[in-house]
Amino acid sequence: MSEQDFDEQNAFEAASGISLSAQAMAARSASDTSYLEGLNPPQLEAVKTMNGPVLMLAGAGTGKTKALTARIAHLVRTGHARPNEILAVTFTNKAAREMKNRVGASIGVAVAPLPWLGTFHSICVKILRRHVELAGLKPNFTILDTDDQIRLLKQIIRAENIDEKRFPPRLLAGYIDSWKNRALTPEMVPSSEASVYDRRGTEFYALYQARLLTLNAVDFGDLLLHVVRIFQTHSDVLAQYQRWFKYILVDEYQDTNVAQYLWLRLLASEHKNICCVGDDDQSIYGWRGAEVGNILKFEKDFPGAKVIRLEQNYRSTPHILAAASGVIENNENRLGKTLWTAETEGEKVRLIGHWDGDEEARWIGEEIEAYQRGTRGLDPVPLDGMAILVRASFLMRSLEDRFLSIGIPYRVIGGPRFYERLEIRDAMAYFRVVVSPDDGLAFERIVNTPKRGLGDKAQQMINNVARQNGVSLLEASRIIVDEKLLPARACNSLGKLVANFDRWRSLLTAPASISVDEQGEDFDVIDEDIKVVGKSHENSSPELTHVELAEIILDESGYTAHWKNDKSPDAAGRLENLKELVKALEEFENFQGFLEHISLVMDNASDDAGEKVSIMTLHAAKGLEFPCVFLPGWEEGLFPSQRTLDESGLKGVEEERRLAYVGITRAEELCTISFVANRRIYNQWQNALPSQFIDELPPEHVDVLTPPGLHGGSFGSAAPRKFDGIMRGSALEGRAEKADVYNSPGWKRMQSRTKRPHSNPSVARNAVDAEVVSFGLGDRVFHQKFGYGAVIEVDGDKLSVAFEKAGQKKVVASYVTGAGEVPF
DNA sequence: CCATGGTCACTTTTT
DNA sequence: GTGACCATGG
Repeated sequence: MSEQDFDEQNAFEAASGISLSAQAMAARSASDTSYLEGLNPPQLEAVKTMNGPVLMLAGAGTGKTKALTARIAHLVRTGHARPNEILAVTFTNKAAREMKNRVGASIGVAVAPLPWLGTFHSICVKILRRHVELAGLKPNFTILDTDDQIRLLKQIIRAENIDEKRFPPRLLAGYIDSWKNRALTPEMVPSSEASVYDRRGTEFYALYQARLLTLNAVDFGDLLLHVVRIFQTHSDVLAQYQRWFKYILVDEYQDTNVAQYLWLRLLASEHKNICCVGDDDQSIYGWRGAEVGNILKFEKDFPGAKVIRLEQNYRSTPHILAAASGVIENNENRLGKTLWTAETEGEKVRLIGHWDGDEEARWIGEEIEAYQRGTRGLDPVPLDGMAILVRASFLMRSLEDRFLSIGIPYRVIGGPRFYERLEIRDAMAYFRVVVSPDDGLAFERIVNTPKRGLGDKAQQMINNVARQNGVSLLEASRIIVDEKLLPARACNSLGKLVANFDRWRSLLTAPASISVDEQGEDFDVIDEDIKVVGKSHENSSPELTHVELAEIILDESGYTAHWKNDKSPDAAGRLENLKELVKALEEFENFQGFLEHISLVMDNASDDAGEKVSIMTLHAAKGLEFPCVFLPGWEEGLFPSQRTLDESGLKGVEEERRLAYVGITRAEELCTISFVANRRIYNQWQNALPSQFIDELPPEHVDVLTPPGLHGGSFGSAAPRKFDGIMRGSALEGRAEKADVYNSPGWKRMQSRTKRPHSNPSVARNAVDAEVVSFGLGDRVFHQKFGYGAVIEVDGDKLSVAFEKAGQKKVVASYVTGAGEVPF
C-alpha cells in the first residue's frame, strides 16, 4: 500500500504540472527576492544557510517567524525544494496557520500548498493513515481526546478492583502520557518506574493499549508513538520519507519531547537539512514532557550544526526588555542570549500591590479605561491592543466579573473549546459510531442519550455480551436484540437504535475504507489522487451529502428533540452549537476528515471581531504580543505555582521564571505587574506574599506605583500601610545585592516554606500527606537543594540518599519529597 | 430505570 | 463556588 502511494507520488511529480510550475516560478522569479527585504544579518544567514543542520536561537520578539517563512520561500524560490518536499512542524495550529499564510503571501498561495506544514500531531495522522496496518489499526481509526482516554482508563481500573480514590484514573493517564512522550511502549518502561500506580502502572498501560487496538482508536500520544515505532521497525517506510523530506524545519524546538525528537532525528538523518528554531528561555511545557535538553544538545546531535542567534528585539521598549532580562538572568540552565533593541524611549514597567483580587481587578479595569482614553500624555490604546495574562485560569473570574459590571468588552482566549462541549461531543459520538462501528466509547456515550430506557442494567449486559463474544458493543447489542436477552421494552429500544445505525451507515456515501483527510487546502497531492478514486466508488450510492446525513442522524436519534424539550436556560445555546456543528461539517467532504479536524485542529472560535481586551493564561500568550500588557497575580504559591514547586523543585522554579519572562516580553510599550495581599482560593481567603520574581525585577526599570488608596477607593486605613510593608520588603529593599538571589526575601520565603510544609495546611495537605508514607529502599526522591536521588538506607526518619548530582547524603525524611508518584 | 439531592475534590498550564 | 459522582427514593 505504501509502495503504491509512493508510486502515485512519483507519478504526480512527473505529471501534475505543479512541479513544473514551481520550477518555472523559480526560474522566472529567481531575481525576485523581496522576501529577503528587511532581514537583519543573522536572519539573513539563517535563511541562506540552507544545507546542513541549523539551530536558530531566537529570543522573544526577534523575528523568528519572519526568518522561518523567508527560509521556506527561499528554498522554494531557489529551486532547492518543491513545496511538498519541505516538512515544517509547529506545535499549535495557530502557528501552522500563520506560517502558511505568511509563506503564501511571499511566494503565492497557489504555487505553495505546503502539504507537509502542520503540527506534529496532524502530520503524524497523515503518515499514520498511510500505514495503519503496520500499527495494527484499521483505516478508519478514531482519535480519542483526554476525556475519552480517562473514561477508558476508568473502565479498565474498575474491572481490576482498584481503589479509585487512592489511584485516580487521571494519575494513571499522567504516567501513560509521560511514557508516550518518551516514546516508551509498555515493555520498554524502565523497571525503576515499575512501582508506580500501586506497582501496576505498566500492566495497566499494556491493558490500555490493548483496549485501544480493539476499539480501533489512538490517543494523542499514540499518534507520535505509532509513527516512531513504524519508522524504527520498517526501514523501508522510513527511507521513503527520509528521501521525500529534503528540508525539515521545526518551530519552538524547545518544546519538543523525546518522542518528537526521535521522530525528527529519524527523518532528518538522510539529508540532514534540519533547521530548528527555538528559545530555551521560553520553554514552558516541561510539565507536558518537553525536554529543554533537546535544544541544549542540538550541536551534539547534529554535528557541524550552525548556530545562529537572533538577538535584536523589535517588539519591546528597553525598560521592558531589561525587566525581562533581569528576571530570566536568575536561571542557571540556559544557553544565554542578550537581547537588545534600537529603541530608546519608553515607559518603565509598573508594579503595584493591592489588598485583594477584586481590588486588583477593579484597578485594572480603571487603568484599561484610562489607557483607552489616552492618559499621562500617552496615545490612546485600543482595547484589542491590551491583554491580561494570568498564571491560572481561575484568576480570570474576578476580572470577567469586573469587566462585565463596568462594561469593558473582553474575550477569553483558550477557554473551554467548542468541541469539548457536551452537546458537540454527543453529536460527534453518533457520527463516530456511524463511521467506525468498533468505537465502543462513542457507542457507550450515546446508547442512552437521549433517554431510551437503557440504564445500568442494559449497559452492563451489552458490555458482558461484547466481552464474551469478543465483539464490539454495537454487535453485542445486535445479539442481545436477536436473542431477547433483555426485557422486551429494552430490547425494543435497543433494536431501534441498532437498526438506526445500520440505516445511517448505509446512507454514508464515502466508503469507510477510503481513509483520507479532507481538509481542503491542507491536502497533499497524494491524497488528492486517492480522493478521485474514492469519488468513482461513490457514484453507485444514493445522492446524500454527509451534511444531510448529519441532520438526519441528529434528528432521527431524537437528539435534537431532546434539547428542544429541555427547559434549562442553556438548551437554546446548545441547539445553536449543534447548528454550528452541522455548518462546520459543510467545509469537509466526509465525516472522517471532519472528525479528525475536530479532535486535532478545531481551536477556539475566538476570532469574534471587535475591539476587545484579551484575557488569557500565560501559556496561551506565547507567540503573541500586545502594546499593553497586565500581569496580575504575582504572588508566591500562585506564581510560581506551589504545585510546580512541589512537583519539580528548582527545575520547576526555573520553568515558572521562564513563564514570567514570556509574560513580560509579550508587552510592546506598557507592562504592569501586580500582586495582592489576600487571594480567595476555593472560597477560602489566603494571605499571600509577593512573588519572588518581583524581587528579581531590576528597580531602575520599574515604577512602583502608590497603592490605590489615593484613587478614592473605599479602603480600610490599615490596608495601604500593609502594602507599604510588603512593597518595601520585596521590591524596594532587597535590591542591594542584585546578583545574590539566595539572599533575596523571595528566596528566603521559599526556603522557609519548603522546610515547614505544614505551615500552610490547605496547600500542603496533598503533598505532605502523600509523603507521610515512609520511604523505602530504592525510592526516587527529590530534595530542594540536592536534586534527585535514590534512597539507599532507611534509619527511622533519617535517610541515606544517593543523589544524582550531589552524591550520597544523609537527610531527614521530611526534607525530601517522593519523586516516584509524581508525573516526571 | 430515572431524578434528585448531598457529598466530595478540585484548579495550572494543552497537542 | 462549581462540577462530578454517588446514594437514595419515586
